Amino acid sequence: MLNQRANIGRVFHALGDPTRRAIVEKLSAGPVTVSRLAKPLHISLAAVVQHLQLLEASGLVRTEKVGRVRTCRIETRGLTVAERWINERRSLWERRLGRLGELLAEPEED
Amino acid sequence: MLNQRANIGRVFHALGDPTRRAIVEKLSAGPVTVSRLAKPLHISLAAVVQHLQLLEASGLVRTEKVGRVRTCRIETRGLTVAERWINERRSLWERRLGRLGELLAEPEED
DNA sequence: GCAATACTTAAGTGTCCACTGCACTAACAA
DNA sequence: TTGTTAGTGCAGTGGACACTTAAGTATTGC
Repeated sequence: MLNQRANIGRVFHALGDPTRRAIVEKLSAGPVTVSRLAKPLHISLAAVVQHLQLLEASGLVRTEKVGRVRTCRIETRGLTVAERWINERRSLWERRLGRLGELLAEPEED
Repeated sequence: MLNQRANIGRVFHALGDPTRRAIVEKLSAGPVTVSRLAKPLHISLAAVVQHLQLLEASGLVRTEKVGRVRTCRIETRGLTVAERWINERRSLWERRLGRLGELLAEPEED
C-alpha cells in the first residue's frame, strides 16, 4: 500500500527491458534458481544478477537464498502496481468518452 | 491485432519515462494540443514532440493535425497490449499456485 | 583440506536516449 | 507583407544503463 506511486516508474522501466521481461515470463511458469535463469539468456551471470536486483527493487520478483542457491519467483505486487495505473488511465478516458460522446470530443480550453 | 508482441517492449519502455507518463496522465483527462502539453513540463517543445513520436509509435497516443495545431489524445490500444501481457503473467503464476499450493512450490528441475 | 559450485561485488566500457539549441516550414493575423 | 504562433527536423551532448571482466565469499562434495 505504501508509496506505490513512487514505484510505478521502476516497474515500467524494469518491464521495458527484453531480458527482464524474459526473466518474468520464465518465472511466471514457476520458481527458478539464478544460474538456471541465466542459462538461456546469452549474457553473463553477473548481468543476470543485476537485472534481478532491479526486478526485486521494483516488486516484480522475490528471491530467497538457501545455502549457496538463490531461488527467484514472481511477486504479484509489482504487476498489480502497473495494472492499477493502466486501469486508472483507461477508466478516466472512457468515463470522459461516456460524458461527451466520442465524436464531439474537443481539445481542452484553459 | 497484428504483432502486438513486438510492441510490448516499446509500450513498457515508453511508460518507463516519467515525462511520458505525465503526458499520458494528462491526456487521460481529455485531448490536448502539443504546446499546451509542453507548458507544465519544464522541457523544450522539441523534447515534447520527440516523446509524442515515441508514444504514438507505441500505440499509447493518437494525434491529428488541423491547420498548424496538432491535437493529442489517448489511444487505448497501447494500454491494452501492456495490460494483456501483465494478465498473462499473473494468470500463469496463479494457475501454478492453484495446482501446487503456495507453500509446496519447488524450484523447477530439468 | 581441496576443489567445484553458486553466486556476489566492483570497476570499466560502449551504447542508447532524453534533452538542447537552432534553423526551418506552415498557418493564421494585422 | 510582415509578424506571430505552432510545430518540425537535425546535429550534438551528457548522463544513464546494460554488459563485461575479474577478483572475492560462502557453501557443498570428495
